[in-house]
Amino acid sequence: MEQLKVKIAGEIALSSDAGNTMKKWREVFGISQIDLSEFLKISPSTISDYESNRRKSPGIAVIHRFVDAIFAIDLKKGGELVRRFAESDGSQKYFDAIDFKKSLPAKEFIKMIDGKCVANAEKLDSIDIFGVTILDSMKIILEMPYESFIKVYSTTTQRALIFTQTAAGRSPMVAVRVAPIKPAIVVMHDLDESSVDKLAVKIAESEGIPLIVTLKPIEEIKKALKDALGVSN
Amino acid sequence: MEQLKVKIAGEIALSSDAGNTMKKWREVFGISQIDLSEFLKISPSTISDYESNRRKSPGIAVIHRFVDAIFAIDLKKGGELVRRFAESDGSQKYFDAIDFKKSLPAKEFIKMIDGKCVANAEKLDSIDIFGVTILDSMKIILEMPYESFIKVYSTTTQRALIFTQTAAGRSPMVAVRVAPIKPAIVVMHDLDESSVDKLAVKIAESEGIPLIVTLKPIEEIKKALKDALGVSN
DNA sequence: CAACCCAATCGTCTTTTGCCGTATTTTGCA
DNA sequence: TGCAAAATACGGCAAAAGACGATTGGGTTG
Repeated sequence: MEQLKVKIAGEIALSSDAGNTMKKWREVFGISQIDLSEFLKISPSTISDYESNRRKSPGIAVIHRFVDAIFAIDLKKGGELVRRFAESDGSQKYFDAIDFKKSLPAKEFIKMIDGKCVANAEKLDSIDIFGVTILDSMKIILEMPYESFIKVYSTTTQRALIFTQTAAGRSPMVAVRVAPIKPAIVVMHDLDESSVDKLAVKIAESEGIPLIVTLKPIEEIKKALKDALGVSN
Repeated sequence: MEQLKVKIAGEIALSSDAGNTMKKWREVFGISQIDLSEFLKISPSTISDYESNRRKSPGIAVIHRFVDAIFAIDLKKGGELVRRFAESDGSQKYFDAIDFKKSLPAKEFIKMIDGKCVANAEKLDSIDIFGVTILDSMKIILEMPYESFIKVYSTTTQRALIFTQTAAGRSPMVAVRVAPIKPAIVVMHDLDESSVDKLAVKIAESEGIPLIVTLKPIEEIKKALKDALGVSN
């Protein structure tokens, strides 16, 4: 946990867009500017000032308070995020790519994984994918240093990303938003339509990326895809 | 490498003594205030002001420049440190403790490992040790978040620390200096008297810790200690 | 021991931060 | 569609940061 704080603080300090990085983490933790400002006993506009980079080089004291605050607030709310981060700390590999031999229409893909579309369904007709990548949400957010997001898209960027281990899909979607490369489709595993986070849906819509939910066990999904048309690695 | 930068930046940002943390990293990288100030095109006194915490909350711009600078300067000098850090990134375990069944006079210990004392030799007569811990220098500096230094001293603090994988012994000695708990003896492995870093010796002297060098292969050292009086774990 | 290097201290200056309060805009939703 | 909630925008002000340069204080080394 202390480790994670260091990582976040470092990311903010070295970011070329510190405000946006702070915002990203605030959103990953699901905290509004107002709640954060109340906790820190400063006005909400101050938070906004930081997130919009009005202060070009905030002091480390601010960063320190900020990081402590998002952790403390999460803890107050039950420690959901922090616990999830802690859990996904092991050393198992954290993504699994399956490349297809030929392209697959999005709608067929969704059928194969028993998925339901909750955003941008109208775009599905024009999307073909060439592979999927299955990721541990928390690991992505923890261990992806921006650039290396590229690795996720092995041969093509025309891929679906399947996020596992997510509570409501908010954090991984925020990560997708700030990442430089976008997937063709995002799938949230182990969620149904009613349990998807609203912010996640909103981000998907503004990014123009179809968002799918599925409850089908991950091993079955892997098996189905590999059997049908996969060349795994 | 980018990862390491993030870690350092985060450590500085969250440190309760940011100046000291900056100083630690500057020294680990073996850079003088003057060289750093020249690189950054600011006066040396400014560096000193930061390290003495005259500025209580330096901006992230300063931190960013600082971290970039120590890496860039190291690279100019051949990239020694950065390469070492990169190498010791694997997931092998990074320390190995051997606890003795009974105490061992320092001088006998030194004889067993074919060591030579290069600092505070006069204190050796009054030191008995109860175990040794063998550590990968770079890993220590990377992965030790201050407090957890405690783990290194399994049962007793009356231990010798043997640092492996060090170029001249500077970095691990700096780490010892800033750590809250001190070992009874420090051994630099794979170094002889002439190749020890001067700053390392100076730190040892000011800390009052005897500093030993040895060229004996690490496996032989382990074997000798375990055979004679060890209860490994 | 003078000459030098490295680091620490401090007065002083200008530029920014850090914060507020008060609009104003955007967004979600009944 | 219209209103509350959330996020932005911005002028202003006190307090700090960020920087310099002159000075002082240890060490080492010719």
